[in-house]
Parts: sequence; structure tokens; C-alpha cells
Amino acid sequence: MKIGELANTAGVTTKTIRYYESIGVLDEPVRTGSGYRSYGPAAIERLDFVKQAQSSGLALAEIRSILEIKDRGGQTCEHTTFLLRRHLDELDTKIVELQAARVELRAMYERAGALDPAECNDANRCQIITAE
Amino acid sequence: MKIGELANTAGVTTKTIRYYESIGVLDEPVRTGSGYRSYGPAAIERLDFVKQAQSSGLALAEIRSILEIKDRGGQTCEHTTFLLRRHLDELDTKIVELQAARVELRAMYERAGALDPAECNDANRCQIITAE
DNA sequence: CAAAAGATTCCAGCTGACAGCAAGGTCGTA
DNA sequence: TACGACCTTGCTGTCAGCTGGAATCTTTTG
Repeated sequence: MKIGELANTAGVTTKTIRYYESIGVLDEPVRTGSGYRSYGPAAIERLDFVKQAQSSGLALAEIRSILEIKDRGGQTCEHTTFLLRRHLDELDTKIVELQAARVELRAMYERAGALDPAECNDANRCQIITAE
Repeated sequence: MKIGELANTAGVTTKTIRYYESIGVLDEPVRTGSGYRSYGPAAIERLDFVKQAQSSGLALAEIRSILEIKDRGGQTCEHTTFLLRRHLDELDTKIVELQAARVELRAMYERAGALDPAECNDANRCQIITAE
């Protein structure tokens, strides 16, 4: 399987595949006589895994760290669990932050409706934002 | 007031101030005879406004768009309201997405505890992530 | 056999909000 | 007058995850 076919099958671009290879997320594949990358079916699995892990919020560097352990033949469960735990915590923190920001923003937005635009005349501020 | 004093007062770095100037968020100040930037008190107000707007989730480009209207002497309330509405929507979307991701991640994490590490032996996947 | 599609490498750039460094000019104080 | 603290410009680097282009080569298709 050449890179274009792999890309189509996995739903990514050839650029992405080469990029993944460059950062160590994908192994270097064998080459055809003319230098084309030649992939086996395992490459599809790997790309699917990468996509799933990405959608779980793992960064490519973290995904690589899991796959590196795999490649060394080690157990990845513990490491993966650690990464997931960390991400879960980060996610919780972020959600709380965004919700707080939302409350702020909402208050600001509603205040905006009550303000008189004619009084919006400070040269460096906007009363919607700076009205406390 | 020179740039260092402004930076200290406003709680940013001189780098940040020059950067803001370069992207049009801050106006070019007058210069002293020797070429130093010289700011009046209004610059502090502007920086405070920028910080507040940033913490509301507005990007510097958006903040600039508000300040540009100000600089032209226009009313910014309508524009600001539009930006806030848009941000509020984006924020809502993001929160929903993150909450969904959290549910996924949590399920994955809990599944991890129930799995046998000895069975984690697929070369391209990690059973925690790919077990459906 | 010619054209088009697809492959190769390498280099650059994009977003956002700065930080770091170099090489020099200026200001206040001892 | 020497010193350090501060200022100047300009360029590069950071993080993440790609995307785009140029120039060239190989493979497929009509």
C-alpha cells in the first residue's frame, strides 16, 4: 500500500502521514525499489489508534510516548492510565475555567443591552467591558 | 512615562508593549528627543482594558478591532456586543465538547482499571483506548 | 508514447502571544 | 568618567499540528 492509499483509507492526508513519521508517531515504512513508502495493514490500525487517542485529548507527543513503549515491547497500560488521569484533571480544570469565563461573559453581554451607546465615549475603553 | 515604568504599572513586560504596538493594539507613542517611547496615563488605561478584554476571551485581533473603532471616534458598543455574543457561543460549544470528551475519557479511565495489563499486547494499539 | 496522477525531498509558513538575544544608544549617579 | 540600568531595532524561537509550494521522479492510464 502506498502513501496515498493509506491516507485515503485512514482519512488523513499524505502530508499528515509524512509529518507523523517525521515526529516519530509513525515508523519509517519499507520502501519500494523506486523509493516510495510501502505500508502494510498495520499502518491503518496505527493511524486509527492515533486518531482515537487524539480525539480523547492526547497530544501527538503523548501518543508517541505510548507507541514507543509498544515498540519496545513494553506494557503501556500503566503509562496510558497515567496520561489519561492527567488529561482528565486538565479537562476538569479547563471546564471549570470556561464555565467561570462564561458567567463573566454572559454578565457582560447582558449589561451591554442595558447600556446607552451614546455614553460609550471613553477613548481607551469600552463601557461594556470596563463597567464593573 | 517610559516603557519600563508603563510595563511595571500595567503588569506586563516591555516586550509585550512593543508587540502590542507592532500589531496595532497600542498606538505609537510620542518619542523623547533620544527616541525613547513616552507614554501618558491613557496608556495604562488602554493596557488595563486589553487585559480585561483578554481575560474575557477576546483575542488581540478582536481587541484591536474594538480599539480601531474607538480611534476613529465611533461607537463600539454594537461591535463589542457582536464579539461578545460570538464568544459566548463559541464558549458554549467548547464547553459542550469538553464535557463530552470528559465523559469519554472518564469511561476510558475506568475501563483501564478493569483491564488485565498482561493482555495489553497489540503492537499498534493500547487496549485502554481501543477497547470499545 | 504522452499526459496526468501520484510519489519524493526540502523548505517555508500559518495561528497566538509573546520571549530571547545581539549590538548598540542613553540616562542617572558616584 | 565609568558603570549599570534602561532604552532602541531587528531577528529568531517557542508550542502544535499540520499545510503549501517547488522541483523532480515514477507509475498509471488512454
